[in-house]
Amino acid sequence: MADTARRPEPRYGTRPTMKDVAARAGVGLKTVSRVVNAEPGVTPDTERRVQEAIEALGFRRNDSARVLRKGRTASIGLVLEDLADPFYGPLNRAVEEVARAHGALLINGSSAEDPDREQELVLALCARRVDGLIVIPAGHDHRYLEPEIKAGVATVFVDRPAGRIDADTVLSDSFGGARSGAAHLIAHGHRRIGFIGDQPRIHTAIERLRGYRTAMAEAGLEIHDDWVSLGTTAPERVREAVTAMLAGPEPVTAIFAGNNRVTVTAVRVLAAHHRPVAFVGFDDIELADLLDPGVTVIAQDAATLGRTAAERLFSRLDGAVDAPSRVVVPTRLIARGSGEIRPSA
Amino acid sequence: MADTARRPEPRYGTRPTMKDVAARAGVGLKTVSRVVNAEPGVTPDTERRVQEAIEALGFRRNDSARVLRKGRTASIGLVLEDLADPFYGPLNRAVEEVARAHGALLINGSSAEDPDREQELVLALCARRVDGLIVIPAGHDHRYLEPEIKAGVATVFVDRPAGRIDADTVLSDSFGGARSGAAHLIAHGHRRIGFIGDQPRIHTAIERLRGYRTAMAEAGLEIHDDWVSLGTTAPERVREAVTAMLAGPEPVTAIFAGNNRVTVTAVRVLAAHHRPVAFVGFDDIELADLLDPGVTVIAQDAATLGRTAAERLFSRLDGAVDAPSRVVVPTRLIARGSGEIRPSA
DNA sequence: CTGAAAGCGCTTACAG
DNA sequence: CTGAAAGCGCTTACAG
Repeated sequence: MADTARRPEPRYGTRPTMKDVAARAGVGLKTVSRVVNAEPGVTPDTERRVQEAIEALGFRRNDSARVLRKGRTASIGLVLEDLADPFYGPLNRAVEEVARAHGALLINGSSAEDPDREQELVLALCARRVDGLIVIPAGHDHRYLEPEIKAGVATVFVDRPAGRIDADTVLSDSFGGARSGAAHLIAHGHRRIGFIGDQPRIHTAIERLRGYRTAMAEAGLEIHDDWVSLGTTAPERVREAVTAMLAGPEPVTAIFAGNNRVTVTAVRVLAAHHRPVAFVGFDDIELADLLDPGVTVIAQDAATLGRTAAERLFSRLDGAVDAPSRVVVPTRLIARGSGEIRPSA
Repeated sequence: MADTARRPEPRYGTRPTMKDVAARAGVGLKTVSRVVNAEPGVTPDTERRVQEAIEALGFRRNDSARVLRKGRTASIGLVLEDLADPFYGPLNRAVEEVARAHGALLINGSSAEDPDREQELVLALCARRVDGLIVIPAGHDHRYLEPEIKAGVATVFVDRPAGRIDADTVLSDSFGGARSGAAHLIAHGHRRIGFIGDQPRIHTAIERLRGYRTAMAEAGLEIHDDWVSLGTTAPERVREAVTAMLAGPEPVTAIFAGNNRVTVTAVRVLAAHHRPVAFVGFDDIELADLLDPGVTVIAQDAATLGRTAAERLFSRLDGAVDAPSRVVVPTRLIARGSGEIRPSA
């Protein structure tokens, strides 16, 4: 606040620098740098004097300045859809652990499923010169990232592919998982199966729909237009979709949900329905085994998704120059009861 | 890689700087700075030339350098227990939104409930010169933060209080919540009520235990030693604790769980138990309403916790100099069935 | 073993 | 309206 001091005594709110430490210890700046970085070539006696000055002044190296000089910031950015979504928790944590093992900090942000916000966040991270970027994309055109990637920002896309650029990608097997989920319902006698998914601009929504369609086609089953509903995962929207599919003279006898948000609402509606309806959901959810019936799901391994992406990122930062890769992490069907209900009619 | 170029042409992996832009546009450095920062006092014509150079070179300002000169980094750190724990998701997101509104980025990290890791992370964030810090402490002695706070790092503790220093704090009403939860069970006829909580070194665990003890005392009820079990939230530990309380000639007829991790396991054990046992858990959990019986809980408002802490942090950064405050966010009892079961004996 | 000088990429404080 | 110089707090590359 008071900006009068010239720098003799460190004031409140001002931190001591290596220069201050050097002055107090009566040594050169470079010697302080050597001690702080544990570099060799300092007399034990000199080192002690510097250490004392460091402690007396409460010096802590300014890593921002260090980083400016060294070129690398030892930080990576992770842009996901929503920090509050439990699906991303384990992914986030897995990325953090890998970053930590590499001595890097993690800057986090939510795109809120908004392509503009995604871009704004990503570019802010680039301006901070993060060494690398892990992105769960909201948008479909990532050409805005090309100059950054060219400039050396390692980038890995997770959960959904990049749009219009070639980049390392780690995905869950959305297609295969949805196909096996729908096939599971078909195997239990269902012919009229509904699909409720996320918005059609989201890659995983489309892939899962494709898996469902494929399973139906393989069983020689037609899909009625009313059986497919894509849109936001807002509870009201999902509630209406489920209700509509269960109404009318030829209601569906089974429902496949495209993700965890949809599952939560769908299960809620089905619990209140007067007739049992078979159900399989994409993504495992907590306590799914305790519901009655237990919820059969296609489980993704979010932690593996995150770990794989982060490891790929750091291998790039360590110099890997091979072509962009695409890793697909398998999903797993967990039968718990709801998916094994047979059609009542 | 090839380090031969002198800087005429930007090479791969090297970013253009304002100096490069200035050279290309044929203007001074400061003029580029003016254009980039939209400062007044630049001819439209000059501005256009600079903009063209910026685009041709793919220039993006290095905010790390900017920040070094300006003093503030426009970033804050959030240290919590585990990024994967769904309880912290909404808190994390709330902090992010406030930070975003203030133009700051969020650096995230997990302490993994390890005081050393907490300190290591916090000090790494200080070395990066984050403007402020929001900490869910794992340790009990935060005097290591004193020099940092004195140097100007705004710090707010959430969910648990700081140890041995005076700082802004935002807490849930653990004591009051637990007291009302236990009182709820007592009001439904229970006399033998078990408490299963987190490790005793965690503040909220102790406060909730205190709430339970107070409710029991207020009802004139004794607490048998076997009715209280504190420890890790690992499923095996909790499972054993629940099982032990339900065994013997005088089993408990109700259980109060100290947090969401305990609740998840306890509910699982109770579902398999041969006799109904009343249950109330601290923290709401997803789908709690769909279980049979629905799970009665003391719900915390994690988003409010995060938002309040972040707002306090930024008010400090905006210059608030009043004494450290302590905000307590109320909890809410949500009755869903499990807490309203009456003792069978 | 030690340190003065230059530089990382910006902004600040001035001078024209 | 425009720009040269100094400086943010470090590290690098040298020289002694």
